[in-house]
Amino acid sequence: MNIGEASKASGVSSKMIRYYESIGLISEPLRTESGYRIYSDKDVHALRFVSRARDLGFSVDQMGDLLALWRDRSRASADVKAIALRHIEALEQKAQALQAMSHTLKHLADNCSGDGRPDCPIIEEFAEGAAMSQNNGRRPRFGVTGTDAVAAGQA
Amino acid sequence: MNIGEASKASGVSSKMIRYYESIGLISEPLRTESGYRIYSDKDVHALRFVSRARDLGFSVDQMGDLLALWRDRSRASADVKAIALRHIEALEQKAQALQAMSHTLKHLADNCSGDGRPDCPIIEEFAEGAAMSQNNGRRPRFGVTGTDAVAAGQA
DNA sequence: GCTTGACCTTCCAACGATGGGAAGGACTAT
DNA sequence: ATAGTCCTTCCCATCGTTGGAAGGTCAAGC
Repeated sequence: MNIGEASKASGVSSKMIRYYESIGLISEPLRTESGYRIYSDKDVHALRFVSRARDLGFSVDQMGDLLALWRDRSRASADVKAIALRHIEALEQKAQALQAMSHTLKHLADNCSGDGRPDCPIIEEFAEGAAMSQNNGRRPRFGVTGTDAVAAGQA
Repeated sequence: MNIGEASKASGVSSKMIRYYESIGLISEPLRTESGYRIYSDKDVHALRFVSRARDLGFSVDQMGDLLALWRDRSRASADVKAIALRHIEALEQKAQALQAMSHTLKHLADNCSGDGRPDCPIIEEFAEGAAMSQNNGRRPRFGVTGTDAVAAGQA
């Protein structure tokens, strides 16, 4: 199976397969004499594993850990569960942060007439506002890293 | 006021102030003879505006639009509201995507004994699982872009 | 005046995950 | 043989942000 077929079979783009290989997440496959990568069913299985973990928002690092546990037949399920629970925690935290923003903004929007007049509590809040609700003063300085598997759609 | 003072007064790091200037989000400030940037209270006001919009997850592009509306004293509040509503929509969508992942994972984790035995539905789902709940088949291929103002904490 | 330290300047690189594209070789079907 | 589709490697862009290097400037203390 060449990379294109493996891609279709796994749902991971050829680009990403090469990338995952380059960073050592997956092992280097065999090659034909002319240099084409050849994938076994086993390889595709691993790729599907990665694909599904990715869809649940796991980072490449976490996927590495999960793959190692997958291959370790003497693993303790507690180790897998620990990774999952930590990730759930992070997901919830991010979701809550997003919703806190959404709610703050919704309150402002609710008080905005949304007509032709210039007066707008949204703009006013940005211009004069005190600290934004959440996070009581400590400026969060965000920047989603790692589990950024969101924004479905026109990616 | 030099950039360090403006940074403290606005909550935007010096690095980001220079960056926002470089991409044209904020205007170039005056300079001392030796080249130091000097900021007026007005400039700091704009920086604070940016800071607060950023905390609500607006992208740089959106902030540009908001700044333009802010400066436009004949703006229609409807225009501001429209940006806000679109953003609320996006925030909600992302939050829901994160929570869908969280829930899926939680179900799996709930069925994982989390002890010393290797059997683990989480790993099994990744290895054999069918399509992941959400998004009925269409693989989302995530990657938060734009409104990535999440992941509070150790940034 | 001179040194020290804290600031400022510009430029370049990195992160994470992904896509785009160029230049060139390999394969397949007609 | 030739066209078309695939593969290869390489570099670049994204988005927002931080880090660092190399060098200039300023204010305070001696």
